[in-house]
Amino acid sequence: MRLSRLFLPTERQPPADAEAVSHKLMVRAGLVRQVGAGLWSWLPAGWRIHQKVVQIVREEIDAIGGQEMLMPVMHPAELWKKTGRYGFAEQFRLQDRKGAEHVLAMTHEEVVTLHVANAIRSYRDLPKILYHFQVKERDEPRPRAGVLRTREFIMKDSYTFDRDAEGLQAGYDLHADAYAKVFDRCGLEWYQVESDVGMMGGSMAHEYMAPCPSGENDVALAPGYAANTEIARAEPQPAGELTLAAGEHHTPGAMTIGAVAGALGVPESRLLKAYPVVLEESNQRVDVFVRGDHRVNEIKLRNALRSDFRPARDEEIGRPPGFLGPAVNVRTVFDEAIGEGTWVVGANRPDYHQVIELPAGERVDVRTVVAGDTVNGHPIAIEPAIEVGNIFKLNTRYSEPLGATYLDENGKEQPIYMGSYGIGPARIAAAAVEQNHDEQGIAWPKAIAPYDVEIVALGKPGSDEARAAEALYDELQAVGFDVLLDDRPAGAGEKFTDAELLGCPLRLTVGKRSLESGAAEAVGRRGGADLEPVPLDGAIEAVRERWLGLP
RNA sequence: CGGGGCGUGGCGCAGCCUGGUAGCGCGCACCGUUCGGGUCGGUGAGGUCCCCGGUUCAAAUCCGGGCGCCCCGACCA
Repeated sequence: MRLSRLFLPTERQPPADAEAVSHKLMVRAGLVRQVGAGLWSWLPAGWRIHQKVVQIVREEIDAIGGQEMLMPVMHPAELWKKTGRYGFAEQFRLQDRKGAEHVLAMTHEEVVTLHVANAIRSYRDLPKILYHFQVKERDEPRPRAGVLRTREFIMKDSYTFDRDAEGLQAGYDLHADAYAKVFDRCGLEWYQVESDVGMMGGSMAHEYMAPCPSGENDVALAPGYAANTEIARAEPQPAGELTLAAGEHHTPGAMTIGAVAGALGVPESRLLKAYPVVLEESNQRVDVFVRGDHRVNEIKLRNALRSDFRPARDEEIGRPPGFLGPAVNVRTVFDEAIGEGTWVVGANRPDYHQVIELPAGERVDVRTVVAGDTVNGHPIAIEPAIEVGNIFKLNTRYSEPLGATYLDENGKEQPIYMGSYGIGPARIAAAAVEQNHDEQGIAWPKAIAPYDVEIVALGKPGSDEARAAEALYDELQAVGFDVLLDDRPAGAGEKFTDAELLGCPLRLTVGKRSLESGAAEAVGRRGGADLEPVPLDGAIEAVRERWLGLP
């Protein structure tokens, strides 16, 4: 492709409102443009990147026996009502001209299961792996950071269909292997973490995380351990010493942990913090206690309580907020970090706290881990990361409501076991930018770069050096390299600057010097190291060799 | 949903407080110049000042309402 013809609107300055590096650079480099909140167009060079990622994913899912298909974005609402997934705030809903209700797909479990339910009859038809690349629509409360979190995006979602839990495990493992290959091939730094199953339902889930500063997830890491902090478990650091006398203590106006700790001169880790909630279904009141230096983890709490919940309102609590302690008439839950011993807690009357002796007893793990907690004796670190993929065991969560069954050898009807597996190519692209850039711009991993080689042609159009650049361009394209030729009538500085912004892995410069020496200068974008020059006579072999050496 | 901010040629911004013919840099077009790190000079095109309403002789500017976008948090299939 000739840069003089390419629709590549580069900018010197990043968008005023951009924060994330990938957002700034992908816009500046002319790869993507915003249409509305969380709505993005991929411009030609950006789309090439997206397509390269898609092709890598396609090859690896095909390799485990996946069969590519395509399902619609707009679905009858009825289908989603059957699985109980109708009415989420993030779900776009609309009516057609006849007034029939439809939803825009957030994912495709319902539709793919519909087809399987209609077509699969026998255990002989299983297992199956079906997948597609399709637009997903999610009315996110807060799209952010360019293409990192959008309301409309393309996802590769595959689905496995098996006769039992062992078959599902096999499909799950196949996907885990394929995913490892995909992320490695894309040049990402990544790791697999345990994750919450969330509203997808099912029994097991892992996420694939690419660490980067703009990531929205916090991941807890220790040697041999990696988990989303949504579910991470770790040993707490020990609570501080408590020397305060037993009984009640006057703590006027001390409504916060910091204030109580200050007023009584005790460490925050010896205080207990109350978190009063009401369960959604049963309307039961529950007081949850965690250590003063810890935070309640709402996902872990929901899983522990086996119920959704909401914060209790003041009138439902019935006691002075800020001075809550355990009460006999309210169900009480203590976090695991609250061991047997003495603790400072609210006295259930205004302006007083009390020292209580807590016996051993039932504890549940409902706190968010913090850096310095330990796993198998190793302190954990917490770092931000972006989720680029996930794998879920769905079991029969969708097959049962949609009647996806098969007949076994005994002619008995059985529910199909399902798994669901997603990858976001746009996030892979953005994560690659987050992980591979410098002051000058992007430095693409070579597998997903928009072009393999950018030739910077110096000198006036029509000059000897420009003609030499054209010849090199033709030669390299003929043997299959994706080549971008900067043939614009622009200055050298501008061309180099744009080349570094776009970030193609190999840059060849053809100018007067090249004609004198008979070789084009070669620079690898990552690391910025000068490579051995490429002789104009016999360039193909030399470029192939340089290419193999690039990261 | 809570908090904060922004909306003025393609991009980045000033002007608004104190109302009076809409500006700057970059980019763009043309001419010349230069040609290995965003050359230099000249000429020029391009704007419903987010929208609606109000105040006023007069509104980018003041007042009211609305919309859009961004950031932090909450949320996140």
